Amino acid sequence: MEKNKYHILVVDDDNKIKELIKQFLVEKGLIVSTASNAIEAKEKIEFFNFHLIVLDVMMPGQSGYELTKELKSSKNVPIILLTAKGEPENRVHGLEIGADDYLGKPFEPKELLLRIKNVIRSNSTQDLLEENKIGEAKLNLSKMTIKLNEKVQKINSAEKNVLLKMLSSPGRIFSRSEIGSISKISQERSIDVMITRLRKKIEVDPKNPKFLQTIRGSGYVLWIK
Amino acid sequence: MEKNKYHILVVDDDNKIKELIKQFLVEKGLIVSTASNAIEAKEKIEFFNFHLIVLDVMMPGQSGYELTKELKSSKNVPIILLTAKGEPENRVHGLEIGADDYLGKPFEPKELLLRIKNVIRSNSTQDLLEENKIGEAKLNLSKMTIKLNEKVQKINSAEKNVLLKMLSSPGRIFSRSEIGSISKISQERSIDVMITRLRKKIEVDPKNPKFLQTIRGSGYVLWIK
DNA sequence: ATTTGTTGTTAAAATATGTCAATATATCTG
DNA sequence: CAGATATATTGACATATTTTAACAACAAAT
Repeated sequence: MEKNKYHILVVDDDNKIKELIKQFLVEKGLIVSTASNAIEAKEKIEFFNFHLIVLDVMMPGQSGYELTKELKSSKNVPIILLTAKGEPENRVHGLEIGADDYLGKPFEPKELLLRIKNVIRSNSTQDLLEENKIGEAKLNLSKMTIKLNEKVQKINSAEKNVLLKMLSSPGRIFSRSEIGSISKISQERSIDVMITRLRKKIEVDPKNPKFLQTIRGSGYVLWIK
Repeated sequence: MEKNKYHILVVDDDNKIKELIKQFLVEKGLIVSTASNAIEAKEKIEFFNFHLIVLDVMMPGQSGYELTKELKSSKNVPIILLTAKGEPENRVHGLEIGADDYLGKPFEPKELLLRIKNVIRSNSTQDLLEENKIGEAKLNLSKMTIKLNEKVQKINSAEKNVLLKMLSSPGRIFSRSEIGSISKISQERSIDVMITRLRKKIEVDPKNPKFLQTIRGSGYVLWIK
């Protein structure tokens, strides 16, 4: 992981803990901003695109769970939740609502760094360009090819960019207008056609899409398995 | 990029954003001044010789667009425009009137820093002339050679200037007309041919370009890996 | 002076890709 | 269920881009 490359937001109402985490992460070469509550966090998130958010679940006002839910509904920022001791089963709950990882207090700063690395790695577009799978289909986005049933198909830059973006947030709904701006396609119907053509390349049964699904009235979602 | 060497002016009427940017850039070793509107900005510009100006387009009074136009007509200071979310096509407008780069809010601070570096560097072109790689290809733009698969190819000044410019902003779309003005090639079809010839020099598989890609209806993009 | 190589231009044919229209299918609302 | 609306599908189409080849102007080399 390169230094000075990732920007992390640490959200915790406990000032002492917050600053300890910040200090440790800064020493490790990360760029760190902090917030003491959900409102403050959202202000900063609105302006910056953080690579990752470390979020305490127990906060006055909006809780970490609620904030996670809210953020994940619109953005795709990776989130690691921090929870107080003695609520082990909440791990499931945290991951269900969209958190990327989960760490119980108290923890070793090293452990946090490790998880941050893991989460960032699994979210980086660099990795996305290398090798991906959507169900049965093997993508090579840098070569711009898709292999399905031993047949290799080519994709164009519009399709590549859409896949790249959607792959970075499987499960997130992308509106038509967003897909349009990603692919530089201006007409609504043309986007439908592009989706149809894409489905033929990644779906085993394009008529019953399993991975690239329509959300009527909202847009499309990509699932990778 | 050497630290404590470049003086940046940040112009934004939103105080919070302005200070966030300033804080981040100062942390990165840049010297930063700020202004809240066009009038204030021009006062400082009259006094200081900034290396670069970061300019919000949405401001009360004279807008960022207008200010860009005015500044570029007399001075040649590099300008990066910041725009509110949801106006992607204005990018074209911004670049047309002379801005050097364009960034939509919200953005990653890392991204801003990257663009600042790019714009400053491309103004000096020194670094770019030394040694570059585009995928497998090793460029030596000052010698005007490209080495690919142990074969050394020559490029001409048109190709060199196009590469020089595109290397300063990998991932940015360059219109045909822009490429035309960079290379002094006037005919649309001639540009196509130049691109074809360039691809044969930098792409492993020129028929399936991975680095110098077409954006239908918009122009071309260069990726360096 | 002649040859050789480079490079922008143009033409022609091949390929790629966004758009459109017409029809079919799905989903929502009352 | 019956519209109403949204999305899917297909093929045709128009346009954009690629590719190759040929050419002319020019420069460099012989």
